[in-house]
Amino acid sequence: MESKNFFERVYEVVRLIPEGRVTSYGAIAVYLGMAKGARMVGWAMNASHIKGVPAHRVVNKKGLLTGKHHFQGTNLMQQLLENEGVEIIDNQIQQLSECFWDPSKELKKC
DNA sequence: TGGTTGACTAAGT
DNA sequence: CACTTAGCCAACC
Repeated sequence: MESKNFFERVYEVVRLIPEGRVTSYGAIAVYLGMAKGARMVGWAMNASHIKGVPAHRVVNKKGLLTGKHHFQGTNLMQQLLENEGVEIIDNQIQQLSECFWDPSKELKKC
């Protein structure tokens, strides 16, 4: 399981994000054992669209859609999240505290 | 082999 | 409150 590459692990965690929920690059990094590797997570997302990973559910710690420019269109990322019931204003998630999904807490068991 | 990069984060100015 | 600096680590050239 841990024999996979770093990218594969990131994709696996992102795929586990439920609809209508979001997480941060840092949270994924911590879950992967790299608390300071948030940038690696974001960087891995560059190829995430090729893997079919819902990268739109991954935002920065402030709930800001920093990676929206990497999606097709101008606000595809925002529309995808809004379609899942997440309210976004000015590229920022409003109910971040309610929608936030921390893999370290949700997946810590087992 | 080694320097650059990057969808981050925290702290400083 | 907005911008800058620094730390971080794996992949890329």
